[in-house]
Amino acid sequence: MPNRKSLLNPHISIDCVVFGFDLEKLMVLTIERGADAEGKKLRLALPGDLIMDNQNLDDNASRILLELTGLSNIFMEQIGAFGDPNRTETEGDKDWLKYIRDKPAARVVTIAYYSLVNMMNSNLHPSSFAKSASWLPVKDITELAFDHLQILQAGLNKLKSDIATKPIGYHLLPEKFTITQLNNLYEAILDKKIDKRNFRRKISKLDILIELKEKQKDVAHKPSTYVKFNEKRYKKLLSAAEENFSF
Amino acid sequence: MPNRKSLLNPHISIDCVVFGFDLEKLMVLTIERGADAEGKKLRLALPGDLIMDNQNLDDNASRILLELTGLSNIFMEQIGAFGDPNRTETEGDKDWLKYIRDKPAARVVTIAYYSLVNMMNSNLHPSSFAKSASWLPVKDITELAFDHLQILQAGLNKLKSDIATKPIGYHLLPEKFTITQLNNLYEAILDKKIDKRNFRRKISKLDILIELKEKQKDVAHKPSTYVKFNEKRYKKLLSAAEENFSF
DNA sequence: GCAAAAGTGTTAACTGTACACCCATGA
DNA sequence: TCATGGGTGTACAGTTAACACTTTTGC
Repeated sequence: MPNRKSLLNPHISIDCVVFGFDLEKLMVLTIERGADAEGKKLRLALPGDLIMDNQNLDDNASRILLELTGLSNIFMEQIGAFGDPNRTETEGDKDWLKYIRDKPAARVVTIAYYSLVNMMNSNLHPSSFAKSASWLPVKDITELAFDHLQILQAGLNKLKSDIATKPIGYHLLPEKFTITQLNNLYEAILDKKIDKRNFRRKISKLDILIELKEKQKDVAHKPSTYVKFNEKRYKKLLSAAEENFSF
Repeated sequence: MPNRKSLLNPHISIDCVVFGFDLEKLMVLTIERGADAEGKKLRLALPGDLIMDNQNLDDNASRILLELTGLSNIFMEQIGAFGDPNRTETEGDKDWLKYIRDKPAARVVTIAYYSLVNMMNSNLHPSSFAKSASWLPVKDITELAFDHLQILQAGLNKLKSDIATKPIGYHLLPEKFTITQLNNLYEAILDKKIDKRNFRRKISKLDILIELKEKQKDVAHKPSTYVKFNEKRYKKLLSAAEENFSF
């Protein structure tokens, strides 16, 4: 793929912490090395790629996510830049870079993003930079290539504080969902129990959920009412909050 | 300065939003162009420079601040990365880049930091990248080179949300100060009036200020008691808050 | 004695949190 | 009829927000 390589800026990359939710646990999208010397233990990494010089940073991140998940219009927030000179110094990591990059020894600063996707809609396909991609529970991840574990932690922290102030969680859910599922999502992200009565009160005061006629079927308990997200109302709330911000 | 130039990575820069406080207004450090074609209006910019490949990002930012202000151990937080491909496309901006950079046409992604300094201690001296440096009231700034106005705004927003949760304001004040001055600082940053009784109560409950024996002199009103910041207590508070964060 | 900022308490509204029981369904 | 999760209200504690007068100093 020398042709592809030459379009890329060898000094700046994007890495993405892609969060998903299986209605129970918070998941993150990982890739396996696109190539690996025989016998070496495969090591997981976050999806990422060098940037293209004709796109801005956000568009580069969108491009990478589209390649990997088939999804566009994904919710994304920048986490920040990571650029320790020795972030790519582990032996196995260097071997991999030699394979996938034009200038494997160049110092690379990476811009990290986190994004929220509906796992059900995503259709993973390995891409130019990934041999295989898979969803793993965030809690099970103890090791990643380069400084990706640090980036994952930073993304998780930012998600925690973002979700406390903006109801962005719906990006992780299917179009129709139950309030209990939303509650579970908050518990998974904040990593603590949330009282369901208090949660319902809080959410319903925001007035951003629309009750559907439909109820759960084939469940061995009182079926829950499905709701969907009221995007217009949410956007109004957000812009009102921003206006208040400075005054 | 070709020698200096060659040590720098021409693709990645750091820009710094350096905040100060003159006990009344929030100020920001700006530089004038190091060179300017005759007759052209001078344009202000944020201090910044290309990175050196042997330093990590934080150390690069510290280096730039030390050169400019003579201060080390400055409080700093990363704002994020800014990298529109056309961020350096304004005509005057391009001329300037030709003068100060080795590869003026290269795409540069910049990592922005904000920092808080005690204006009284800082001793500005123009440096390799700045013809002159000066403090300006944040509110008076309506135009800056490149995308620096956007970066300033982002830095201000981050400062606003940081100071609401962490009492970092003391970095902007002299060693001894009055509670009214601290109140004024919060008003300047948050850009709104704060009730002094409520403010005093809140601050004193944190128990991070130590009352000094000394009082104001030569003021035509009841003299205020000076206080200083209790750093140990503050650090204890912070680490306790972080432990609570995930559980 | 007057102008100017320091310093000090109380009350009402709101927000967060803890807690337990009945309901609808499938098996 | 039992197991399972759905759905609901109340009371207390803590926090925020509004508000006015006396004190100390220089002039």
